[in-house]
Parts: sequence; structure tokens; C-alpha cells
Amino acid sequence: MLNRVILIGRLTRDPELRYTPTGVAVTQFTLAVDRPFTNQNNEREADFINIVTWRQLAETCANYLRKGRLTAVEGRIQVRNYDNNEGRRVYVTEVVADNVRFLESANRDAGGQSSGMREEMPGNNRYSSPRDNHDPFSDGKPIDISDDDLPF
Amino acid sequence: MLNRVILIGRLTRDPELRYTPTGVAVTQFTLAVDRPFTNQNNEREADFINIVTWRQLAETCANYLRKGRLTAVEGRIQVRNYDNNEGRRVYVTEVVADNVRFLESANRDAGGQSSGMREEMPGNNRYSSPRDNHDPFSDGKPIDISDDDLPF
Amino acid sequence: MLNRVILIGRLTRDPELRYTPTGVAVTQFTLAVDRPFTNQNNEREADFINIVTWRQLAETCANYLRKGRLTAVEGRIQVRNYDNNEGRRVYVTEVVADNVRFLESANRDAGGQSSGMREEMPGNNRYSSPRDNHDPFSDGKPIDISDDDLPF
Amino acid sequence: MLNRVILIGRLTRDPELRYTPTGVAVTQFTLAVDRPFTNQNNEREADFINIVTWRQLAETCANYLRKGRLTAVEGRIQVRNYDNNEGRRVYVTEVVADNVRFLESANRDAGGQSSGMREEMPGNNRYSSPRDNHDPFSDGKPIDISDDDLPF
DNA sequence: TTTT
DNA sequence: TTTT
Repeated sequence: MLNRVILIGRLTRDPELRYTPTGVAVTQFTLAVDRPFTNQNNEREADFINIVTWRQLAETCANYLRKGRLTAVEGRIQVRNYDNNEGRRVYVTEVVADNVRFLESANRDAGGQSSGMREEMPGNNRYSSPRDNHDPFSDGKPIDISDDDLPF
Repeated sequence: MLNRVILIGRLTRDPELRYTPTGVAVTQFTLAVDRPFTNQNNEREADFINIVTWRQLAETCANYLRKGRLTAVEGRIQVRNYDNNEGRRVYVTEVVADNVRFLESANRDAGGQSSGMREEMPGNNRYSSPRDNHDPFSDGKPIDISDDDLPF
Repeated sequence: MLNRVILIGRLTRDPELRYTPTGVAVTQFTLAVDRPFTNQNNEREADFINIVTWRQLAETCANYLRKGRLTAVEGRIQVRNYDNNEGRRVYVTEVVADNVRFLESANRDAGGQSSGMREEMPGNNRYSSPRDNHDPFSDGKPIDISDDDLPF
Repeated sequence: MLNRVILIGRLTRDPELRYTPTGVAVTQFTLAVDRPFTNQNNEREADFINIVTWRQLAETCANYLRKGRLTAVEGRIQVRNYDNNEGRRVYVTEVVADNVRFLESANRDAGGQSSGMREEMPGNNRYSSPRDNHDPFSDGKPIDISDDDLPF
């Protein structure tokens, strides 16, 4: 009924942009988020949280986010499951982001202010599909995200 | 650096209370949270999100929550990993709750107001360990949560 | 850059539905939200937080919410200011809601599940203006919310 | 019953540290938070949101925050009221922060990681009062925050 | 498999 | 001006 997540952390690697068979942009990345307290050995640990973004927001994230950048993410927790190649059901938890704020701009000083992007909601028609000018399989790898996973 | 989750959903089953070897209470349950939009077949789906609570809050949740109850949970996302019995690394994502609100009381009308509980932060000493009067293995199953998982 | 509020509380009175001069629906209500701790006299206090909703969500809130109902609100903090009739600048803080969940349904048992509503974002065109069949001043009072306050 | 706010914005001025009569530290500052959409004249506006922090967190904020710094704040909305010198009841809305993240460190590159601070909860006793070595009225102005406003 |  |  209500499902809201807000995270601030750093990208563990560059974001990966893919396209579903029908040409919808999907970008995935992982955020390292420091835990608030140290563990028994007095070490600081982090949670590595997978983020998914769709459509326009996916393109913007792919364009502007890079490994190591401090980033704020707003979205909802989603639990997908699929059967892997050994016939075992695998559960994947990720955050579907609808708002991403770039807290560090390219030149490494803190910009943020103008670089944020918000996912549009259903019913809008401002999205122009990149269907024609992209090959979803151009990288030679099948993608594990399908149109069934489209959040709206 | 910042990791905040707020959920409202219903328990998929009764909560399970266990104790770590040193006697710390842990309660786990799953919240079914309806997705905001329907899927391609126009069906409403839900995410099943695992919740963990510790200490006093764990005991209160075990006492007052039941399968089907509408419940609000506030906490942080945590990603644990362990190697399973086939030597494969398994990742578990769950929400460590520090605030739980009971939106429906026992008699099925909406109470909520007085039943909420907030996790205490480190540094307090109001926690009296139930070490002596509980058998952590009384149900015959080893628990998969250890003292290493203690959040603070 | 990021502004997110989540509240659970009870309506202090029935919601008030108005229309701006151009016929946009606005509903206002106040949520009583208990403070997490008691005050020095060991009394429990509440914050009385003003909520504003617009368009379709405003109509739904006016239809389904009533005084005393337990309600979840998601939105952003907004600070408006205007000069009152004594030429003094007055600051009004309110929460502009884009998601409202009805945690208690009409018949006083907890429903919630199906009654929630989410504000549409800009660019959609599903909103049909009630301009023609409503008199914004039918209640004889001028409204203190104008089209300038439209959030998107 | 639940009251959670998360903001990212920039300080409009340096934070102000005061002490209550009993010597409890209070720091106040204002966060400018850009609205997600532009207004009718296509201008970007901001909300100016007042933040209050207490005790250890107040001291840390006073030490490390400065005008213009990008800052994340987590807390709850509080509505205070008092009668002003004309016998009029004035309502003040502010965010009582329990977690503040410094997204820009002093030397203007993005640090954040080590500078955050979390408010301790009641029951702890790690707070050492600065009662003796500070004059709460040293700036010649009475403070409008009293011990009655202590959140826990 | 992980970021500063 | 406030809710259970």
C-alpha cells in the first residue's frame, strides 16, 4: 500500500544501460550505502543495493552517473523472482527509482542542483522511444530484464 | 550514508521470534505490499518484503502482530550474504525495522495509536536480556541469524 | 533538491473541497500526528499538520476521508507566504500530498487496500475539469488558495 | 503515529547555536529546497524550511555546516505555537532533525562520508552538558526556544 | 563482483 | 480551532 525508499550512497561501478525487446530504456547500477554503525570488529560496512531506472530517467542516469559518484535515489522496493538455468527459483530485490539526484557533478565539485531527474508517471506521452536507433543486443549479451518488468 | 524505508502492508504469516546464542531477541516476518500499478494482465501484484526486528521491538512485534494485520514499518535496507550448503554465495535483502506501527489491533478495528514501538539506539541500557529463560533452539531448528547480524 | 514527507495520523475534521477560479479541485485537511515521546508532564502531544491535495486526488480525499480516520499521507513540505489584511507577511507551511492511503474505511474496520490514490504527474491528460458544474464561491467564502499555488 | 521527513537542500545562512536555560544545545538553520517543477512564469522556486537540532547533533551541525552547503536532513515535522507580543497566537512549523548528512565538506569537494551524525535516543547518557562553559545569552538576544521544546 |  |  505504501512503499518508499530514500538512499544516499556511491555508485560501485558505471551504470549499465540496456533496452528491452520493445525498445524501452533500462539502467541498472549499485549503490554502496554505509551502515550507520560499525560492526563487532569496529569496521564500517556498507550495503550494496541494486537500483533500476526506466525510460527517460534511465537515459539520464546512464549519461550523468559514474562510478564513485555520491547520489541520492528515491523509489520503491521490488522483489522479482525467476527460475535460473538449474531450475531453481531466485529472488532478486532491487529499488525501482523514480527520482535520482546527482550530488556530485562531472568535474568532481558538488553540483547537484540542476542535474536531478524525476520519472514521469503513467498517462504522459512525453517519452519518445529510442526503438529505431538502438540495438538492444549490441553488446552481445542477452538482458535479464524483460518488458514484463516494466513498472507502469 | 542515508538509508530509509517506509512500508505499509499486511503480514503474510505470523511473526517468528528467535534468540541469538547470546540471548538477543530477533523477530522476522514478511510484509505483502501492493504495487502501485497493475501488470500487463491488469492484475494487482504485491512485493513480499522480509522484515527483521531486534531486542525490545522484536518482542513487541512477536506479541502483537499477526498474519493479515495492516502494519507500517520504518527502517533501513540491509543486504546480507552467506554461502549455502552447495558452496554458493546467496544474497538476502531485508528491511531492518526500527519503528513498527500496528495499524490494526487484535479485535480487528483500527487501533494503532498506543501499540507502536520504536527501537532504542546504541548507548542505552534499558534492555534486559532474556538469556536465561528462553531456549533459542526450542523449535528444533537452528537459526540462520547470528550475533554477527546484530545491527548495533 | 529532495523533499519527501510520510505521515500517519488522524483527520481533525472533515476535509474541505474547494475549486480555484479556473476550476481546479483543492482539498485541505489537518492530520493529528502523535509525537513519539511524552512531554515533561508525561502527556502525549500531537502535531497538527496541514495537508493540501489537488485535482483527482483532491476529489477522492473529499469523497472518502472523514474526521477521525487513520490516514497515511506522502508528499512534500511547502512554505507559502502572503501578506494578510494588516500588511503583515504570514508564512504557511503545509504538506502537498501526492499519495494518500485510507487506512480505515467507512464502516470503521480497516480496509485501506483498495482505497488509495496517487496524484498524477504533469504531462498527463486524464484530468477532466469540473469547471462547469461547480461554483467555486458557492459557500460564500473567498478561498485563500489560487491557481498560482498549483504545484504542477 | 508516523512522521518522517527527508530533505536535501542548501543552508541559506550559517547555523545558529544557542543553549536553553538548563544548558542544552540547540542549533537552528534554514534549508533552501528547490521545488520539483517550475512555476507559471517558468521560474524555479524553493521552499525555505526551518530545521532544529538538539544536543550532540546541534554541536556538530554548528561546527561543520556553513551557508550554501549541500546537506541532507532526516527528521520529523513539528508544529509549535506561542502568543506573540501582540497577544496573537503564532504557529511555527519546523523539522526536528535526528540525522544530518554533510554532502559537501569544508574544502568544497564532496566528502560527506565521515561527517554525518545521528541524534541519540532517550535513555542514553553519553551527553555531557556544556552548561558551565557557555553563556546562553552571550549574543544579547533572548532565545525563543525553551526547555519545554526539548523533543525527548 | 563492490563505493569514498 | 484540533484526532483516537
